[in-house]
Amino acid sequence: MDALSADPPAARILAAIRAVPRGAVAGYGQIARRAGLPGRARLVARLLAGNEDPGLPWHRIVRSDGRIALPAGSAGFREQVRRLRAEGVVVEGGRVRMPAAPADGLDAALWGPDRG
DNA sequence: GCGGTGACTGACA
DNA sequence: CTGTCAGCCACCG
Repeated sequence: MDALSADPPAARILAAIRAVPRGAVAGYGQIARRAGLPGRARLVARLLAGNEDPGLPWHRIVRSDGRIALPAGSAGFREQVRRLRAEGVVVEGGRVRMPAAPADGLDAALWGPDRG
């Protein structure tokens, strides 16, 4: 079968990342789980680190605590913050506002496209 | 085969 | 709140 026809972990992870809606964010571990690869958060990070697809919403992927994974102050960090804010995501102190206190109405909002 | 490293995570002090 | 530790997986010399 074609390499892409099979179910390579990378393909699933990339698909999961692309599944994150605009204005939302997801964690590495969450993406990994969504891809059917629990515990492979580092694999997700590795893929993003080597990704070259401009269409991949890599900026929507943050750490489990909402913090930006990239080194604060780095070009990637700034770019991610910029993109997130452009989508309406509140970023402060290098971290995304936790959905623990979601604005009323915005059903659980962001953080979990898997709300089902 | 082994130790070090990294866009990680959860638990604990 | 911050910091440390162990677990984790893939890659590299």
